[in-house]
Amino acid sequence: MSGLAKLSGVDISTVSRALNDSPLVNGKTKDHILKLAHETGYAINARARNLRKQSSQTLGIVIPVYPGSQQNLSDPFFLEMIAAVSQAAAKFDYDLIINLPNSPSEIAERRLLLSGKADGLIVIGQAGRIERLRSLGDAADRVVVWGGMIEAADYTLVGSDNFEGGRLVGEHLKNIGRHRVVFLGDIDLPEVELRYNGLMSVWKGDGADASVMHVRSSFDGHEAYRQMLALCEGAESFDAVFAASDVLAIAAIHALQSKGLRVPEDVAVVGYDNIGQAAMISPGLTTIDQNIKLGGEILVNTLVDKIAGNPVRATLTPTKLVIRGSTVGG
Amino acid sequence: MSGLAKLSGVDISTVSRALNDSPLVNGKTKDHILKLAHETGYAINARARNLRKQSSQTLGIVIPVYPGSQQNLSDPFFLEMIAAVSQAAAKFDYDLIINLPNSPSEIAERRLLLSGKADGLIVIGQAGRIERLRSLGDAADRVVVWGGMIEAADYTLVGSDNFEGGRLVGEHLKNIGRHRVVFLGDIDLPEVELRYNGLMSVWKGDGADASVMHVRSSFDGHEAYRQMLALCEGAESFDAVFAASDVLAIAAIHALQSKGLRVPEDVAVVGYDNIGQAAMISPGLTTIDQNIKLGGEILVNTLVDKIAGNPVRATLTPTKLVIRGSTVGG
DNA sequence: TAGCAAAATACAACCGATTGCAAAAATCAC
DNA sequence: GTGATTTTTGCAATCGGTTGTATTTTGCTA
Repeated sequence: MSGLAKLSGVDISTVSRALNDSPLVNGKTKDHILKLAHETGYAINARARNLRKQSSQTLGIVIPVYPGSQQNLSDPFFLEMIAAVSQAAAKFDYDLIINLPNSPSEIAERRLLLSGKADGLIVIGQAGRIERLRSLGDAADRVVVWGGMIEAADYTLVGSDNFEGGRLVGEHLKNIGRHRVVFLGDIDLPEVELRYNGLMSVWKGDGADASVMHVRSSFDGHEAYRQMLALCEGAESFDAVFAASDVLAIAAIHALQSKGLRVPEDVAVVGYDNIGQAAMISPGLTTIDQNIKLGGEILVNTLVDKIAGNPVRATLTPTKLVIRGSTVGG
Repeated sequence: MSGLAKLSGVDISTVSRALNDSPLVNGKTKDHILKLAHETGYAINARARNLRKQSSQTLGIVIPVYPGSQQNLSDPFFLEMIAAVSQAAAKFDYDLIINLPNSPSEIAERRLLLSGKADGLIVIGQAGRIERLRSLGDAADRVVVWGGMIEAADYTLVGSDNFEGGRLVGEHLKNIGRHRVVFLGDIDLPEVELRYNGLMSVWKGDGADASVMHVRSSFDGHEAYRQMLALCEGAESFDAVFAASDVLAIAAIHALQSKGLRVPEDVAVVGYDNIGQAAMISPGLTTIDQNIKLGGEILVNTLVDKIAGNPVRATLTPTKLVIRGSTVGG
């Protein structure tokens, strides 16, 4: 910038104002400086600017994937979420730092926020992170969490309507006459519990000729596969599986088919997330679409609002049932 | 930091040295300052430090996903790559900025590098980015590209051995007696062309009782699905499909099965990447494992070397065939 | 053309760390 | 106890922008 100042014969303050399109500089001067900047390939030094402006125009996204977090990094859901957040952030000229702590002891949240590397933080999933968030103090005002709506949360939550998602699945299964449902997932996770509750709500006070069985599994496909194999070898009978994610559902279908069970004739299978592969496997997977793209936008909008100091409330994104061959084909 | 200086009664230069564990400060002084820093929850201001040290301890990863780039953002391959790079970068205390330009005109490379937001850049895939990389001037010394090895590249390339991958697939297909192979992908992409050439090399000068047919498709599963349906409706007959990615392979299986063809009995299918889902669909997908985790580590190691000013050469990561039911089951 | 308001530019402080060098304090040898 | 050395600490410049305020220039009116 001092180089540009010399070249154009004005003070660097004028150069700065010109590059920032300030109305304080004369039109011709501005044009001249911008031309020089373009010719010399000048780029404003973000490090100096960040220091002076007390902002880094960067958001962070934290995706805890260590074993205890119950989240599974290879789940395409995360990629869609990253993409949605990245593109939403770009609209505000924010860059995105991605952080994948692989042990619970990593304190990425503190480091990124308090050092000023990120102006705000998006945390995907709340399992095991709640205490951590509480320890952030003031900086917690610049954090938004993606997760199921729970009462206990004293941080800003954005998430899809997990209860409604579960309810839609329950209704669909009821409509196609399936009554003995296996719920595959870990209801200790708030999001999953809500989906389970939604599912159960369909049969509440309803002659009770339906049974829902909880088969616990993390979001790891291999674990779900083993659990389903074990289930098939047991005595329990069932005619539907509702999995807490598409990855689990795909694993479940694999297990069922390897046991000679037909999907959907013998067992209907429903997933959650509507990842790209859901439409591409055979049979196509009936699933819940959380509208991740919209979710990412709301996460970013909410966070930007918080950074600006505006009060924000928790937000639910709409949820939609996508019916494919795994429940009504055959 | 000036706060800590006041609290501890020393100059901020001493505080700075203490926090950076410099041997210049007295042990007791250091302990005292560190204790105070811990108690007050002090974190070094990264913005100031970055400016002074002329470094941001941040790498960038650019994944072009606009239509012309031929890459498909929903491909789990990218998530595995992001994870591998992120975790490798963490070992060097680098953070990772992720950038997903969704139009070719976005000049993320220039912006991130020249502004100093990132110390170095990893670019995934070279399609359409070559000229862009050339325009970076000196900053190109801080860029590493993931892609197929091509002669024309005058930038640092890291990639798996795509030719060998294709060759392994060819050999496998030959071993199981498949001679009429459909290659599904777009050989205008360097990586894909190499896989194709590797495949072809198996039958070179070999009585020529084999035929390989190129069916062009981008990395979008839906496009591959349509292409395969069209192919099935045509007159050509074939007994194997080698797809340029697992996503394409899964789409191909879906298309084949919907046309009543059995996999692998009628058509053997091989993918590329060994994404998580490859083991979870029915039948399991035979595929090439590129060892993305290792690839990500090499990318980061190479980039860190380049940033330090060390000369580096292009690197190939090993490639491995993973055989599953889509070729030898049934 | 003088006088005044408005527009344009320059000056200088500041953001919060790091670091070379000078100064002070502590340690040591004799 | 004095002088030389080594440790430890402080001073002040620096990184490269942004921005409040002062100053100069321009344009306008009478």
